[in-house]
Amino acid sequence: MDVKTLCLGVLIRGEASGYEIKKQLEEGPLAQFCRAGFGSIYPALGQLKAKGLVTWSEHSQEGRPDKKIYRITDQGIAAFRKALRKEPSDDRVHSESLFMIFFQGFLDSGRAAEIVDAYRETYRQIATRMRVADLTEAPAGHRFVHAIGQSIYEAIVDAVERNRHLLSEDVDKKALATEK
Amino acid sequence: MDVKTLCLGVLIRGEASGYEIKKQLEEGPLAQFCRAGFGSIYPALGQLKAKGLVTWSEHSQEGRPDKKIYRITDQGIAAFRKALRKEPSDDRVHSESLFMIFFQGFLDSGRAAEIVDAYRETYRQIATRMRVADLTEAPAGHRFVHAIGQSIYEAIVDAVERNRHLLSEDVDKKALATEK
DNA sequence: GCGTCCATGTAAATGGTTACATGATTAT
DNA sequence: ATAATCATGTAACCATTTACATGGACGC
Repeated sequence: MDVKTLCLGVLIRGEASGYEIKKQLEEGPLAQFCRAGFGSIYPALGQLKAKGLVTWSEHSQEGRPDKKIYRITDQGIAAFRKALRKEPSDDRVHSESLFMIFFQGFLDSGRAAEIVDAYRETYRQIATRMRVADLTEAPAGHRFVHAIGQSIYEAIVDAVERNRHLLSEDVDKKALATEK
Repeated sequence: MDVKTLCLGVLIRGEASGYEIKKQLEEGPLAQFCRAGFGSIYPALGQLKAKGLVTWSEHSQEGRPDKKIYRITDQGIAAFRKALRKEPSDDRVHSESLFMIFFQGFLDSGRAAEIVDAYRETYRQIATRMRVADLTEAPAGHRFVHAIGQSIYEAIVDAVERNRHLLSEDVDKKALATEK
């Protein structure tokens, strides 16, 4: 999904400024699969304007640049629906942590364990946050995606715990050697 | 991870041609987190050559371009180790399927169910392939990453099955209406 | 004083995808 | 016949990241 479609996806749920779009992509329910910086959002919004897929209104503020509230147009909704009609591409997972652990033999001693502990902690936090989210009002699509996400994150935490011993064998050996 | 580091990661496990590097990234144990086309691999290899991180030997073949077998140098190994010493960036998951399902309300009727079934099937196949893989000879890092991957894919298949009903409510309603 | 939140935007640099160019062999 | 496999590489294009530019308010 390019940033233009991402923006339409946010705006179809309600009007927002560029700044707010970024926040929603970071904190909202889409946060898990999307990311975009200002350097891609603002130009994307510019292109959407040019194509008539969004309109905007300026709200002047004191001591700050004018806030531009964007709103999706009927054409924008049509374009978004069209984008949704494509075949979805294959999922892509980029995990530098797992890449590094894969090459554990080339890592400094103990580094794999460090990476893995941070990894587990990251997902433990995300899973905890998701567990307390209230989705009673949310549409089916939101609840489905949330459920899949939560299952994945819990599976990661669980799997890391179950397999961590694979990476600490040399540490254990050292510990044993010290005991003697 | 940029493609240069990916190439070094493949070559550190054994010499290979550009073509073979791509195959290993697609089929090998790294396939889950990496992807690279020829358009990025060949230039990357060129840069690695220029920096002295790999050497190569040409093997002439009949009816085909000469095959260039690349081998990592000591400098290359050092550079790879250095790349592994960085802090790993956050994982990034790009899932157009889940993005689309999130916006189920804007999808054509029945389309969400189609996407979800294909999604489940994709991961069911990957999970099956992983379950039969033989890793008895593999180093700890490989086994760890494999185990995490397998857990994730199984969790997805499972979670899709448990939550599919969320998306077929309107279908059920239609079925009920037809029965009457 | 320092960091963070608010708020917009541009420009350069990076990096990757896609399409093209070439062409023999083998399997369906 | 047609597609896939093997094999390399370039060039145009596209998108995104990063850094820069500006600046007030507010909490620590």
